[in-house]
Amino acid sequence: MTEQKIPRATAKRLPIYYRYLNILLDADKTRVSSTELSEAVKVDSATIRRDFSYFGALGKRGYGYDVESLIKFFRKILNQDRLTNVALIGVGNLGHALLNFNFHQDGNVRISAAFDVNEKIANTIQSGVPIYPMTELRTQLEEQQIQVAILTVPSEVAQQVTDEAVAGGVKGILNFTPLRVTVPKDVRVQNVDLTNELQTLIYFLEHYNKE
Amino acid sequence: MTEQKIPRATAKRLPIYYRYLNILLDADKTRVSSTELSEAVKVDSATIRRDFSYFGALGKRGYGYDVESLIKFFRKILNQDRLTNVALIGVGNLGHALLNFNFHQDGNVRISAAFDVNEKIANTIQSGVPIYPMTELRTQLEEQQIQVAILTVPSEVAQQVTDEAVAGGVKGILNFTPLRVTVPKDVRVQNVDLTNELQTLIYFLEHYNKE
DNA sequence: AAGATATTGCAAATATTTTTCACAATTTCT
DNA sequence: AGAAATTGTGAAAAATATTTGCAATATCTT
Repeated sequence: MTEQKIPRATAKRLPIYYRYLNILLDADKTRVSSTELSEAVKVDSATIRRDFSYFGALGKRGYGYDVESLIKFFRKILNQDRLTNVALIGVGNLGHALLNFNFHQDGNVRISAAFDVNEKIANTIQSGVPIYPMTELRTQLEEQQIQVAILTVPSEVAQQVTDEAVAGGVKGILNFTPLRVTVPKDVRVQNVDLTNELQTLIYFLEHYNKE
Repeated sequence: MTEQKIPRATAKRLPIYYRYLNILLDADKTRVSSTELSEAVKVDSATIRRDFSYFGALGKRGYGYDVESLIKFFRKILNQDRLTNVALIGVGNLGHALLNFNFHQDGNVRISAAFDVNEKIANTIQSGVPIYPMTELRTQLEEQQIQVAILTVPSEVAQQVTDEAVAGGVKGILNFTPLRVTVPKDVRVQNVDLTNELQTLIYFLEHYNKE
């Protein structure tokens, strides 16, 4: 869709830039230089300029970047200009917390449907989100044209649920399951493995008390 | 502490290997080859051998790896052989879910103390974990000698709380805050920015419908 | 017990990704 | 008009990660 391939590392920084730019806007700053940004977000200024340059010439030489138009630009890039509906699959422990989690700080992401096998909570509304029984996963996803899903089911059923979700048209999965699910290659999976994060952290602590 | 620098990519795969090895053990497999592992965890077999070799010669040529002793080894490496006590700072929405989250699948991580500013929940026990008022953060961390903290406070206070935690002796922080906190360089921070993950995912979806 | 087969360990090569340098081009500021 | 600031970017460098290729060594088969 976009012309160029933006490096992963860059893409991961975009939300960070975006967030800080909004802080600047709130503080009524109208311009900002890469050096200034650099200090705030702790990324080298050359890296910032390089990152921005993937999207074309966003700044003005000798001046810096105009906060407002930069925000406007990133808003579009990051899809902040329209609502993305997201499904939450698995309303257990973590799932429930995510229902309340303020994903839509900037108003662009909304969990619009949730699914669970538990008969007791199916067909209720939790935190303003309707919970459907798992049997309706595919049809609801299709009907509501939801392309992004958050997966917080037990890992035993993760693959099976994923297949179902993909069949329902999902193209992006935020996977909280420790299982590495298999998907067609037009589907993107972002893994968030909390146990793994914690273990990796502890590993690094024990093994390099000096980096 | 350890002799060698293990690549980040390798370290991140260790818990994945470990998990799968346990599955093998449960299935009463006594040996496994890198090729076999490869298929299961979806990592090239050469990469697996490379990864393992950072820790010395763990396998036997012509035979493969002995599941049990490999597990034993990784258990140690990953600190699964002893309990790591972890503090949870901020028992809000997400924090509460993490209290119930089954971090200690393999019995090595335990949230042994939680902290919150909210007077109502301070000095109670939630999900078996004592909640202390935030004012006791530093002293309790010191007293209980906790070195790892999970940070789930509002980002406005993240830096301040971090400073306090570091003063209390914390060496590793799993940071769920969108703020990139500043810490002394002997402290390691692992960021888990859920909003960011989701935004990055959506970004990739919109911009590369084909990878 | 000999030969065939399997499989690791590892040095080196290669590939990929990310960061940084360095400076011309351009703009603003005084 | 000249000084100062700051971007944009080619190219170099650095960092990180993967893959190759094969000798060494073990097990398996007959």
